[in-house]
Amino acid sequence: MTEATLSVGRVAKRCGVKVSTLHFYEQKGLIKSWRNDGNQRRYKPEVLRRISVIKAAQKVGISLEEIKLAFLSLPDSRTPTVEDWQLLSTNWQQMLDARIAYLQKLRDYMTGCIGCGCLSMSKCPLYNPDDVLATQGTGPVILEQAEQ
Amino acid sequence: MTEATLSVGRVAKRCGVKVSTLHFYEQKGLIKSWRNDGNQRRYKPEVLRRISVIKAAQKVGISLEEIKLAFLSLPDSRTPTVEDWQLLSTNWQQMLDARIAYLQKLRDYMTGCIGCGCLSMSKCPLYNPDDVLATQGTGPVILEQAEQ
DNA sequence: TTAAAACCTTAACCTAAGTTAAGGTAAAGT
DNA sequence: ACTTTACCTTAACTTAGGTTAAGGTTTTAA
Repeated sequence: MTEATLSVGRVAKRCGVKVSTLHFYEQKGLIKSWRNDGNQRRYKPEVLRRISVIKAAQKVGISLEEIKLAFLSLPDSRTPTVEDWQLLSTNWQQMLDARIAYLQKLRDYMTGCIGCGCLSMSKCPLYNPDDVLATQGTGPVILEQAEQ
Repeated sequence: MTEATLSVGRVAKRCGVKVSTLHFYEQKGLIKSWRNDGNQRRYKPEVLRRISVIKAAQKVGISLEEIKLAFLSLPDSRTPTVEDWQLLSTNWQQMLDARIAYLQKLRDYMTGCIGCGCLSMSKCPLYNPDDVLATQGTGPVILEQAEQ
């Protein structure tokens, strides 16, 4: 194997993930490989960054589906540049900003609402089920109708 | 049925959840009921607040397991007071503060690390798989993003 | 050259947080 | 009285993000 191709085990070790995870990501369309004569997967070193980005994004709560979508913005024909990656992460940063702001809002309501007993379903984002709940539920990101 | 007892359908409607969810919560030990002569569930009105609190906590990314644990601090023999509930939510507030701070840290690393290519597994919290906080419970907290 | 290590595929399994369906009983409204 | 609605239980199914196992092939190292 030349310097420029990596086996699945090598990629797994370098990224700190299991081989099965790489199979899984490939099946989900998040990474790509080609096969050698013996039908074994081979990867470009570029895959290492993809996997690192996947792991980083997951850490901040971005789903594989969202990550896959974001990866669509990466060039197909050439290795992504620093600028390509930076654009991608900038978008996520903005999402994160919104998420953080939302969490802060909920935190501020937390003690007040749980303690006071108002249970104001209509006004309080903590109790209002229409104020998008933490749907681990189905489908892609449901954007919230922010009240106020 | 007197004023002081609620059927499962009534509770479901007032809380905006499905009957099956209430069965599920009971099975998980998050709420309690007794049975009438016909083997149907009956609830104290107190259950309404429990369910609201469950929903509020879930919204900020707290798992049912953690909620159940927190509920252990509530008195068994009497209806929880405002103070009981406030203590509980104060603990969660502190957890939320930590979570928010962590997310902010990750956000600050986001553009820099994804863009720069350092991929420093040892130093960067974005890339360090051993950096635990994010994976409390099962997987990252997925919160919906606030629009606008 | 031969044994071990790495790889392949398919399928089943796992957790969380429920939902849906099936088949039967109780309560409520007319 | 009768019909509809609400309720009961058990079991299977759902999604996300993988993991584990089984059985077979390829690479690599001694």
